[in-house]
Amino acid sequence: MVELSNKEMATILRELADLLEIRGENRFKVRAYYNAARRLTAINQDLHQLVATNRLKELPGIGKGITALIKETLENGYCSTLEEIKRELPAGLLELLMVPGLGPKKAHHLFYQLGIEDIEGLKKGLEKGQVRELKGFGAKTEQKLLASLEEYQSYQKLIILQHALLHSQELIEELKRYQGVLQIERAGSIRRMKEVTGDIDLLVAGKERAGIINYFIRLPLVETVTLQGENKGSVRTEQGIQVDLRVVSPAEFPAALQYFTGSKEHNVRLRELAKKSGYKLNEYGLFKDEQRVELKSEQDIYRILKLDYIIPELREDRGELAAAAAGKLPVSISYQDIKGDLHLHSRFSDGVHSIEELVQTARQRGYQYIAITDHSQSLRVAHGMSPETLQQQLGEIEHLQDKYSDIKILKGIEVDINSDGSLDYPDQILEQLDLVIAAIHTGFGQGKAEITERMIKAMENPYVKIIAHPQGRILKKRAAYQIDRERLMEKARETNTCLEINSSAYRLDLDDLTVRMAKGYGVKLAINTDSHHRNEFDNMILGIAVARRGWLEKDDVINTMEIEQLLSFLRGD
DNA sequence: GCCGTTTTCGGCCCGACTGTTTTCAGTCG
Repeated sequence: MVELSNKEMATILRELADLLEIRGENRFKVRAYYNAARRLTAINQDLHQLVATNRLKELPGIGKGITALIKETLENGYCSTLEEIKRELPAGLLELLMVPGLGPKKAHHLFYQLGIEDIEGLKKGLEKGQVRELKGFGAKTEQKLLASLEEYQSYQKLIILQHALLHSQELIEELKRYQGVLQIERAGSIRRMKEVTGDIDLLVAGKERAGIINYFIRLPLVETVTLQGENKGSVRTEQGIQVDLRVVSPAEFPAALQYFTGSKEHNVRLRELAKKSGYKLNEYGLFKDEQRVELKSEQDIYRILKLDYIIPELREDRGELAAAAAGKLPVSISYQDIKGDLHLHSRFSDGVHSIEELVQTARQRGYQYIAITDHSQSLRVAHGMSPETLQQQLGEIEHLQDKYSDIKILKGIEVDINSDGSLDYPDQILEQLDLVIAAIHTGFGQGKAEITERMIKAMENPYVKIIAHPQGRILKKRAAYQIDRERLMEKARETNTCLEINSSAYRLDLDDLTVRMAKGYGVKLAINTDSHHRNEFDNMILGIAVARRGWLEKDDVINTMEIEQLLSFLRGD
């Protein structure tokens, strides 16, 4: 048996689907592979367990054929069906599909007629003018492909959520000034608060659509106009971000907002459900017997389809429709539930502000408590504190606690987990503290087994209460390190250790799916900002978004507790 | 390839936009 994660198996299925489609296979067969891949990434159960217990084919979308294919792949370490088709079709074809405007059918013609088998070949074919000679292609297609190829190569255009929220806010402010704009909302993955997005989708209800589109594409922020239609305008802003604006009538707005918020998978399920209930749902409205059903808001759509309202963060086809039908949706945690921030850095290590400034910022936000958790000695790049400096800091906190009686300042530390799993301070130091957070900052190159053991050893230390940014990823820069998540969760539950949702804009670690997995294990979470500057206190909403996407409720998160309850929890009472 | 309170065969979500086509295929969301 070979260790393959659900995600890796999903990748195999997707590659297989893409190649089959390029070859010209029945598209429903192809879709079956995509569906199976999607199912694998959407579940928290481990693939190997499902296979071992013979429950794999219980998953919807995974039947006899794909079950056999997965089993075979796990046994051999490779998928013979995929390898076979890869002998026939070069692997570089897969990357062609990443080019916007180029799908499997076009890739088919490019390969079978011109022998183009990768990005380089495409570029040459385009430059030599061969591509435009093909049937179904032309000069315009050539230009479009050249442009999108350049875009694809020039940069990976992922936008982190924080950036997307700010940039879309600017655009919304600008658009609101135009008279014809009656209503405006973010749509797409930003509205679902996904951690990264490819573009910004905005939806407007308004009169005189052409005027609105015209106003939009002439905004000062706009650099190039990529599309201008009757109901839609697409631009690239000076920050290089793609923005799509759609304009609909006020009557259409609720259905359009639902539609353009997605996810695509959620919408597919919702339309299936609508169809079964005798309705038709599209971006223009909800229809019964060709008659438009009047909708006042997006909520009406869910209500009419006999579902509890599903917040955008949950719309990922991860079981939310069934839960909504059964009245079992989570009461999602919200920003108002947060009583304090348990991971903050001061000037004692690599933070910008004094502890007092952090205290003041927290009081302004109405927090009941904060924890000062600077770095421990070995993390030199972050000015980790020697035991002596830590003692100084503890004195300072006591002094400030006397000064500010309306907020509890917890004495904390973010202690490094050494590469052997030991901690960077001895227990005699840790026992003096209210809160010990442990984290990995070095040795990312270790293998899965080593990292997992290291983490487990840290959790076995009785003083460790939270593991910070447990997967070590940096968005757009560094992938999560390999860690055995099942063992991590089991150990966290056993030792009553919390896992962190680190709200730092480039971390958002744990991610939404792993958060949900933690909840399934009964593991508690802490949503912290890891602020090094007081502006970063705002990042709490990003962590809340991850929590909501991970189906968390107030009671799953420790920093929703009142101070007395939290203190008793930290003491292990 | 998957699936089933009309089904083991015959469907599989739906519509806009684009470019190329002269009635539509491909891509995208």
